[in-house]
Amino acid sequence: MARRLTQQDIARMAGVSQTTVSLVLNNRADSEVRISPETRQRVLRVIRETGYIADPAARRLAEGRNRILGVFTYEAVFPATSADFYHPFLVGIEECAEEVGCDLLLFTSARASGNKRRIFNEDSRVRLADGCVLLGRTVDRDDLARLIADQIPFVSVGRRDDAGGPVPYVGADYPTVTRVLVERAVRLGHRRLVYVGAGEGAESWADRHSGFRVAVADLGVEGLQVDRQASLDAVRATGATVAFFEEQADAVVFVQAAAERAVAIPGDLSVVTLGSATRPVHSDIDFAGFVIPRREMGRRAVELLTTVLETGGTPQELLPCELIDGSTLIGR
Amino acid sequence: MARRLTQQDIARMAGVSQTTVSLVLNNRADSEVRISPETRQRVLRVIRETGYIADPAARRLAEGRNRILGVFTYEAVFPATSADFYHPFLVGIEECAEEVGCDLLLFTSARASGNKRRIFNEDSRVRLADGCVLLGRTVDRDDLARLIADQIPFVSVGRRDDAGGPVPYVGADYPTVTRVLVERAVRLGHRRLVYVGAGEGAESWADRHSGFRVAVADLGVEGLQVDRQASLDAVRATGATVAFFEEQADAVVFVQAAAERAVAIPGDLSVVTLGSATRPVHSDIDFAGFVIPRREMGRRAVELLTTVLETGGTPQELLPCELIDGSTLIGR
DNA sequence: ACTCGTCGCTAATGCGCATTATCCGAGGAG
DNA sequence: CTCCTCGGATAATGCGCATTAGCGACGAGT
Repeated sequence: MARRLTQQDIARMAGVSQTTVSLVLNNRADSEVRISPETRQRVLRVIRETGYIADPAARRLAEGRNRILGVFTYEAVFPATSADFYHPFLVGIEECAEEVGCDLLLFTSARASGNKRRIFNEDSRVRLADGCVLLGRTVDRDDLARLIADQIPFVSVGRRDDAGGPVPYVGADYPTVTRVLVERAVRLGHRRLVYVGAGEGAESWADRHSGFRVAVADLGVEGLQVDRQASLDAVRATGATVAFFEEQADAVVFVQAAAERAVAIPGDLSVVTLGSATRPVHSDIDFAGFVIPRREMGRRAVELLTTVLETGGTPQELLPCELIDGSTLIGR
Repeated sequence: MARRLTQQDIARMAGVSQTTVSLVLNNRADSEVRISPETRQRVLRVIRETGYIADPAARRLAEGRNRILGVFTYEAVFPATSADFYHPFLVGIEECAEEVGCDLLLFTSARASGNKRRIFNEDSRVRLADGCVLLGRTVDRDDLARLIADQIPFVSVGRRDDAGGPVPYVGADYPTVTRVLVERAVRLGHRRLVYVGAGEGAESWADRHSGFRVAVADLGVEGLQVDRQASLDAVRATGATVAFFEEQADAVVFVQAAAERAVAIPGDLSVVTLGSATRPVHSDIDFAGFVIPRREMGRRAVELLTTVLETGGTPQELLPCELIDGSTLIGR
């Protein structure tokens, strides 16, 4: 490959020093450094004519900044399935990155060095970015701890528990919205509710579950829990009149089973889903539940990351979820 | 931010020189350079214990390679609309990038410096990548010429005409598949065919059109052309018994209009679409036509890019499109 | 005993840029 | 006539790494 233009070349052409070119390029009008208008124009002209562009790598090395934001996902960014849970996050991330004038570095190579994606493989390019955004249902604790320990600026999309220190994140406010849904169910006359799902593991699950439990306790109604694999019978056996599904995908399966067994939804049992489908599911059921503000979360993550880069800090934010009335929750 | 670990630090800890660390890291077992097994192990141990990772920017500067592939799109990469034309390309690109162990740099900042995306803005990060993949219906000629002139390794997804030199690309073989569809129509008894679309502008359009014209000429049947805005009446006025639509979206609108006017498709007029919908269109019509191997094109583009990086050259490839029989093309 | 080659390692250099310290000449003050 | 200031530019340095030339020690060959 032909050698590219350097500031040295520009300097030679303009009859000045490399320093001067750098100063002109960076627009330094500081008190300390002075460049006469004529010289400045001369240098600018050469730059324009040659179309010189500074080498980003060298720049990064000398200056320490890049205007590149890394994006790490624990699953493939562009999944083969079209109905994609992560897609909206990325839309938001890209939108905001474009606005703040940053490029996005996707760590696609991460998985190559093993079967599981890890941020820090032997020649990780994380440090090429000024900071990064983490995306994924679950995030490796060690990776998280390492990011914190190494003081690499980052923001997680989705709340994360401490990992050797507080984790900066922008999450969805599951506790609040779940509580609101519980309140709604109680207002509709339900007194015995069941939560279908693990309720632990990922923070997002724990948050839904805690929102459910606290609300149920506060309202003095009965709150039960069954596994996400629970059968139709198992759920009905609880005697609950409304089921809160952690995973929309499970609700879809459940409703199908109910239809086959002539159990009316919501006639015999109301159903609430706690968030969007994480796995592609085809269903046109109008579930009562809420929408995770995924795009907004992506945008906000980038916004927060830029503030972290500028002023530091450990922002932690929960974004409100929009309620969906739906048709699967009725009074009794 | 705390200073990061450097090879110098590792060297100090291991009681060797920075050079030695670098040599160990790069596994140089060359004839020229020798490191004793003990020293090597000692250095490796320190690296392991500290979790040292080489600075990619410095590496790039010194060595000139990065294992980063740039991706430039003239439209937003992650569009807000879910049914996305570009998505499959990206799936392929990501898949292959992961396989070859490269990260992907998305030039999202490109649009920020103006209303239109251009590769070379004042502080472009193109050169941070080893090479790039170009994606977009149309690609700016000047950008293309510049890439060639600057000898920046790249591969275009989609055939491109020369731009101050041959352009490396992986495209879809529109001429061949269009010809096959014309042959099929003729075999079914059609003798008067009409091409609906511009037939020029983007290379992909020109290729479809040329395939159509050549086939029609070779087979000795009548080939007409009307604008893509052509009304139902205009198309019918040509007397053609089958219409080839450049854009599937136009075909959808056309068929709707036909339905309203009681024109039977394909009873009164057969319809062929030349490729997938580039704009999101909701339609469950089973058009006769073909599938653009988008994912495959993405994959192949990355593959070709890596060979360009290693051995140079200007690969140009057309991938076959898969035929769709569909139900809109019948004999007469 | 002296040269020579081999082994194991290091000093030095450069990549392209940003930044700091420095230098030079022209006035102006004393 | 000297000293000082100040505008205008440059030499020098460092960022973290890869690479090349070369250095000291030690053993073999004659």
